[in-house]
Amino acid sequence: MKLAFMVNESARKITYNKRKKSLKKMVDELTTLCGIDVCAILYSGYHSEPEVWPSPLEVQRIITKFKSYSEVGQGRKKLNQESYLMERIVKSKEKLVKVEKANWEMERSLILFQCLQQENFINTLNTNVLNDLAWEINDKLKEITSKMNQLDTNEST
Amino acid sequence: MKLAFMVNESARKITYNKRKKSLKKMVDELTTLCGIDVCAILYSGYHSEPEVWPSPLEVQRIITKFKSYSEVGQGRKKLNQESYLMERIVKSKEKLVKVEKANWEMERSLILFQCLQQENFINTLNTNVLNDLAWEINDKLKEITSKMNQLDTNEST
DNA sequence: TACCCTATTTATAAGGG
DNA sequence: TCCCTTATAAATAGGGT
Repeated sequence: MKLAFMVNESARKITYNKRKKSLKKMVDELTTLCGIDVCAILYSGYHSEPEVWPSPLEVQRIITKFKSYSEVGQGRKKLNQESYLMERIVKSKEKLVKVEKANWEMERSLILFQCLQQENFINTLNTNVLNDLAWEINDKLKEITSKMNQLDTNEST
Repeated sequence: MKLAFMVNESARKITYNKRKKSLKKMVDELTTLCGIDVCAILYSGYHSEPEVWPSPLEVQRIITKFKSYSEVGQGRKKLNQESYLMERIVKSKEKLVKVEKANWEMERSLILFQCLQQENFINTLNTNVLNDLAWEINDKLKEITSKMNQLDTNEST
């Protein structure tokens, strides 16, 4: 069998489903056997949303790690061609890291709330508990927003 | 063979390497055969950085899709319990989407630059070309930063 | 379309160099 | 630790319903 785009649509979908199943299994097994974080994201035309594995929350968690690496990890050590421009880029990157961090906190709150909604946990809670939860998230968001505004104010002085 | 964390360290590393290889192959094949976007992120203790597949840039691209889904997709349609608090959360989310978008543009510029550095493309360019590139990225970053500041100014009025 | 079957291919655990 | 080999287990393409 040759490794190329499968032109036959039905055969392609069958293959897609089979291999997707295997991919998920492989992620699960690698996670269990080796005790490491693994996630996969599939973006196919078969679903309007990306399919993520093992779970949206877990994927978010792993992406956070990935991103903090992308931004911080490679920062200074490659910067031995002393250039004003490159310094400037590192500065921007550092600011970005801070804003990203705030964003992620905010997002995590929102995602938690969404997950609760999706799982219908919220429907089983009484109104008071729901309101408490919402206020808590709301406070968190306000706190984060204020932090982000501060960040930008400091930047412009 | 039982599916549990492998206690033997050397055996675990062997398994890790074998299965990682298979996972990457599976991602590649699924991408080719079915013409879809797939990526995987592994965060193990064996490397300080997360290992991403098929490439950092491709992973970023797919994550962007994933994130825009997380934030925007589920927004309004679940909001039939008309609550001021929930509206407030949606508002925060909308702001987050905007900031995220700006962040992603910024990040993409930085990642492009990093990739160029890593691949040693930059070393093969002459100083003028390098400076032009850096200026271009610098301008882009300034533009994005200003957009973000505007966003926060509008927010606080 | 989706499921089931099975012949074949592929992955991989275990063992040795 | 890494590479190679091999017996076994698992995945899967293709065909039928």
